[in-house]
Amino acid sequence: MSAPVALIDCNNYYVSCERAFDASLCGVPVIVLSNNDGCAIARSAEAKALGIRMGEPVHLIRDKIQKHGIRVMSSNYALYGDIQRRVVAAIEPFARDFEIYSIDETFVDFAGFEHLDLVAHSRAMREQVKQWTTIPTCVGIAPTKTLAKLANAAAKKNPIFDGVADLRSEEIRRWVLDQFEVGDVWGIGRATTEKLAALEIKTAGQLRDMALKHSRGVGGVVLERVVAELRGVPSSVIETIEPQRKGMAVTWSFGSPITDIDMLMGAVTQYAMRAGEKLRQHGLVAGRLTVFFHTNRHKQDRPQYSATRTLSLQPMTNDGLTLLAYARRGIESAWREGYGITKAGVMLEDLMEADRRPRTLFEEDNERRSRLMVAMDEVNGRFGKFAIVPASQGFKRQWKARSDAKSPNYTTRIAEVPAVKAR
DNA sequence: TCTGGGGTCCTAGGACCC
DNA sequence: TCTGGGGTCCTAGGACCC
Repeated sequence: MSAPVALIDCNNYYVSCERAFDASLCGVPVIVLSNNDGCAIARSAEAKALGIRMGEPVHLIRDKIQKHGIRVMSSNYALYGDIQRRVVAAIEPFARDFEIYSIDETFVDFAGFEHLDLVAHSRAMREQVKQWTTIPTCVGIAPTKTLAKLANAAAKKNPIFDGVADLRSEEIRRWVLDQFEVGDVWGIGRATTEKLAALEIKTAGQLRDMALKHSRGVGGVVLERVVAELRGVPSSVIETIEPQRKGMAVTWSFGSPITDIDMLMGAVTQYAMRAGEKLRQHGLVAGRLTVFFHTNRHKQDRPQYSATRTLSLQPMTNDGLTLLAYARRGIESAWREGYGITKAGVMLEDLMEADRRPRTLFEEDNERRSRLMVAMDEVNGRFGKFAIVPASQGFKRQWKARSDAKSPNYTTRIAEVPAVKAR
């Protein structure tokens, strides 16, 4: 038997974060919206019970929101990111190694802890997170990461587990796998679900029993690995070192379509500058920049246009104004009159640590420019995102994201820290 | 179906080389 | 002009995830 792995996953994470600082949100239905206040991406148990689905567009459920008094929050990523740090700090003492898998999930390596009662150990870990952060969690324990994901889902779904499901026993595993559909398995999306359905494979248990060779033919190495993991044979490991990121993107949708190139340039200016800021925050430079924009694909009765331009950055850079110049060039070459653009973005690839970047022969000394960038970052950090912007960004910002109901930055801005009044 | 932004990994196919 | 096999690298697109 391979070493046990646990997945600790926060319940309704964004909603739980909002509740940590606003008690009026407790016990009532709450949803948190995506960027631009577009659709519901987190739901409290009460909201789920009212039938609100993951990703549901908010404009389709206005009636329901009114009728049931559902509380609606814009997303506040500064808050969720800061609380994540505290959650991880609470988990840390419970294992030697762990992998932060997403903003609300951490894989914990229990190798060397097998002599303990791991269920009790996991309960203590949950308790610690709850006490330090108020965030409720569930834990799944199993021999592989894929099974730990399912164990966690079982712990969330079935009260019998009381928040911690241990799938190390063959018997319980069999029982749980038969209860989940194939599409619930980590790594099985819509396309693969359909392929498998055609083969009469509908439950996680049936997928586990699929011949390995057959699975490879149907879904490549990815599916083969999933099947192996469902059998308890690890084909992935806990990644304890944060991998070097390969790309980053700043993209956005426009509420009303853009038909004017200057408006698009204004938006793209903002994205290019933001992309540069992200690069500098991570101490990286980029070797390639892609700009894209396209019309609304959901409205096929309107004229469609989609454009992408990829430019190679030489020398590699993280200078916002340079990125902007490339992005503008890309837009200019791709622009066509007569279309309503609803989405655009800037993507950076070929990332490398800034101090390891290759120098070019005739590279100018751009120390002044990098000092300018540092200064801009500082000013914008202190006085707000748009304190200093290139003139091409314009002043109207009609493409500005909607965020009508954002909670304060309780933990990351000194002016917004909640005050406790003595009586 | 309505619809969000930001990521990763895998595969197929073309260009190019020996 | 017709004829081979085998390898690498790059890119675009699909699939999936949170």
